[in-house]
Amino acid sequence: MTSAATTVGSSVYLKIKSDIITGALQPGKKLKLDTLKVQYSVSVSTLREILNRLASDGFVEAPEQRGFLVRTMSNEDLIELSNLRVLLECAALKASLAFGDEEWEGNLVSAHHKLTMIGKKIMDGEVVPPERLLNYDWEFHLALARACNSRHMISVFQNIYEKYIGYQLVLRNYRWAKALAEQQLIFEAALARDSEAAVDLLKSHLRKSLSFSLAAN
Amino acid sequence: MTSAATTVGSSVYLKIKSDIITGALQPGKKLKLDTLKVQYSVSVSTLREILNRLASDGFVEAPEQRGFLVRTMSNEDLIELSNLRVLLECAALKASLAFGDEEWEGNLVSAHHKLTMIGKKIMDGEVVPPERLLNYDWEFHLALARACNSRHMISVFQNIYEKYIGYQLVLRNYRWAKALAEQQLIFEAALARDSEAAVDLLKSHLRKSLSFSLAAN
DNA sequence: TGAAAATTTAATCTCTAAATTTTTTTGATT
DNA sequence: AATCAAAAAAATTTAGAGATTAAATTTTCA
Repeated sequence: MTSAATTVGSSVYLKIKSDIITGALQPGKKLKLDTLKVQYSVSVSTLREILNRLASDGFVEAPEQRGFLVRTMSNEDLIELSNLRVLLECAALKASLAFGDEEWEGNLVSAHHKLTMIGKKIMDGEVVPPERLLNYDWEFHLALARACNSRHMISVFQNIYEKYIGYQLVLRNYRWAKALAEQQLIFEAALARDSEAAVDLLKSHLRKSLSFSLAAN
Repeated sequence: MTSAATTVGSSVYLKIKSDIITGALQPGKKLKLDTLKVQYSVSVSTLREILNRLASDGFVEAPEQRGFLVRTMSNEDLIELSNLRVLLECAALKASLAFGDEEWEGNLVSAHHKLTMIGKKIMDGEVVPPERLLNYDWEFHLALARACNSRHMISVFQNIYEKYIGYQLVLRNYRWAKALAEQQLIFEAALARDSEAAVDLLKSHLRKSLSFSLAAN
């Protein structure tokens, strides 16, 4: 989901963020500096820099003078994030379909292929680490949006996606099979440059995903 | 634009952010720790926490191993931010018009009144601190969007607004008179709950504002 | 002279340690 | 049970030093 890091701060930042997204650090959990500095092998100073970044990103809450805790998520939050995702991702997809060149198509085909392959493995009963599938899911959705010609858009979209998906991951079973079938249709419509159909399918995909999450609650 | 802060970190965070938005700290400027710690009377550790937050917010760049510098803005960035603003603010306004109650209307009327009053003062030649007008401008746009029932939406919108407006502020003369007239029309359409008209007027207002900024460059 | 390598300088990154506040807990008292 | 004060725990903030990295300068070599 993200690139390699060179400094201690960056790598631990990625690790903690990932632990929050995957649920290894549970929502609402107090992030005690003395505990975390041992767990992640960093000093308090560096840890505080990291937690401040995560607070700005929205993955951590930082009530004044009371340290840090993992962000909690209500159903209301989930609905809001889903709506934002629809708004942003559909706009980005529309722009992508208008601007995308061969480079974009090639990347999309690649991302779709990887997603499909790992999907088949899962349906064949093979054991796959969930963050792997998650990563391919992100790559596919990013590939769709990528050619929108707006780094700011992508950046906001990624932040919303990560917050949204973190919630879903906590849930036991995701509806992989149906989701993959829907993504297949989106993929085909995108390659056919059928903007209206692609956007409608994406919207429907996201709404179904939200309904499922809310129901499984 | 933001509430009071109790810790050293928070207050200096707000101060530096404000200095970036208003241009007191110029785009591209190197943010040397030793210099800043004197200027803002904080230690290096606290300063680094602040700069890390601002980096996540997108107001500061933080290339690995090379410290911090004030974010630069190209025309491309300005266009992207404006497009995002149109997308977010129009969606929020539409929702606001659907959900907004008396509370919302009251707040909107108040914000509009303050904006109008300060606008008249400016046109009468009175000297007004620019951040004051800026603040009222923000309050008005926030008031429009407020009833969208999505804190995440408001939060993203505010971040984009602040980045966008920071660029504009650097420009000498803003087109206050015309902008105020446009905002008056938006206000009237909003109170009349004419969603289509309000959104169209807002969109047009934002696009004109962008054109002006690009031209004055 | 010009390019490449080595050296020096400057700055960031990271950690430790300690002071200062603030929050939370504990325990006594009403 | 509620209130209040003292004690403990935790967060905030500062200071400074060692390790690492980037940039600037000098030296070497073609």
